[in-house]
Amino acid sequence: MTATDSLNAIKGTRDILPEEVAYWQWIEQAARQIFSRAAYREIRTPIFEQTELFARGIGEATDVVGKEMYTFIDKGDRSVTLRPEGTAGVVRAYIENGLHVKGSLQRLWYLGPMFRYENVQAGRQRQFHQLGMEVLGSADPRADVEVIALAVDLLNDLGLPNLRLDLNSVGTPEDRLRYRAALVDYLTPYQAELDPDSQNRLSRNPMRILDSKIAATQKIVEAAPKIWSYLAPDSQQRFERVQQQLTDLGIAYSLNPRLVRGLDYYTHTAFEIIAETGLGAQNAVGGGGRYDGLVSELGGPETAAVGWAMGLERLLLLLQQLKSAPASPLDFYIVSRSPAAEAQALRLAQALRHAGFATELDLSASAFGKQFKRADRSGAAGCLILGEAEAEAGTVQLKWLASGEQEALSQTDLLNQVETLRQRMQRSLELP
RNA sequence: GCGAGCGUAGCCAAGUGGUUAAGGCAGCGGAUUGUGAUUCCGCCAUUCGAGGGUUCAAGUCCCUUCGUUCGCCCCA
Repeated sequence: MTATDSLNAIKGTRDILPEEVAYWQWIEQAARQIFSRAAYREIRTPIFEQTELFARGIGEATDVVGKEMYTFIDKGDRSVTLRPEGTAGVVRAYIENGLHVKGSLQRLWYLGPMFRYENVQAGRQRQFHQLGMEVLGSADPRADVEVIALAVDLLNDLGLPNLRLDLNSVGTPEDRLRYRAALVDYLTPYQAELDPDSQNRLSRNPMRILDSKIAATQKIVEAAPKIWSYLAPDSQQRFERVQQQLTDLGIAYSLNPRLVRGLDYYTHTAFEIIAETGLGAQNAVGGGGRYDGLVSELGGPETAAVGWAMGLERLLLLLQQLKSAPASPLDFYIVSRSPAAEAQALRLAQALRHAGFATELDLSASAFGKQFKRADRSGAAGCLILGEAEAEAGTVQLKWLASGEQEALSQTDLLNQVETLRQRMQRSLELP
């Protein structure tokens, strides 16, 4: 394909072709079922919002806001941004629609495209999709455990192996302030040995140094003080309760003191779900945590909240390595020849579809031999043949493709014997 | 934003400076004018992402550019 004379999808975006959509629907269906069973309701918020929402919600100093937002000025001279994540929009909707008044607790989930202006690599695009959930209005550690359990339920339901749940607590803002000071004290003597990025972060966001992938930096960080020693007794206690309750539910996790989330709004519980194999360098399938300060930060009442998001494309990558998508089964394939037969075939297709049969009509008007070849490849259980003779007699030939058996019956009989047909269809499918 | 690899048909590709660009899959037509497999035959790239340069000669070497892949940063 030449770049100059054809129109291509924008860098970092891609088409999801029909074969792949089967996987998407699989995930969506599983999510819908599991979430609604836990009394979560779906929410759909706009794909773009005021830039200010993300800048304030996610944090000006984060990479997402600092360099990855798709921001533009619209014709009304407003700065708008394609949402880079889902939580800020959900929280805005929660405040704006007074959901805190309507019920003391909101359990919500969402699914949709997100946008970040980043360079593309395996498992990372500019338009990608996230599935997420939020519990707004509960500070109970059981809410943390519930959302984690639902994430695990979904992944188990999909049958994904080799996933690891990493858990940490980032405490309250006050806890973090104390820890941050201790961390800077520890790291400052090593400043010269840190990689340039980490040197930079030492003053701006020292906790982010903890999850650096640079080997030399990691070595220094290994002996760094852990946040756990700086958690206030309350924070410590709720961290322990989350762990205890996860264990009660039989959910395995690894404590990871170096787990730091990239968005500013997290407090207390932070977790990530990592694929140990099957993804490239971007191996986080999902992540989330508690964000007790966000609702008030965005102008709502003090509201405790917890949630997570998963990357659908990353889930897809794993799923496709494991299983092939289920093909949608076809009941009948109709071949026809001659104008009268073609007209009857069209009506017959319509009638069969209304009777609940998945029916494909051959539109080619090519030789019967060619049409049969396509019937065979369609995977249909039965082939209905309408030629000149059948059209004249008002009959149709029904051929069961697996066995090769063929019989003639009148078109009205065919439509009157729907139940019998269904049973025979069943038997025909069991044949091979 | 930075680094590296790769761009030959719808897809997978051979080709490593020498006349007309292998092969396979898919597709289309025919052998088979109303019956699916297999087989056989034919068709399917005036051109190698684009532009420029070197050379008697460029898919092949050089430059630019675009795309793509993987990675860094960071995240889903």
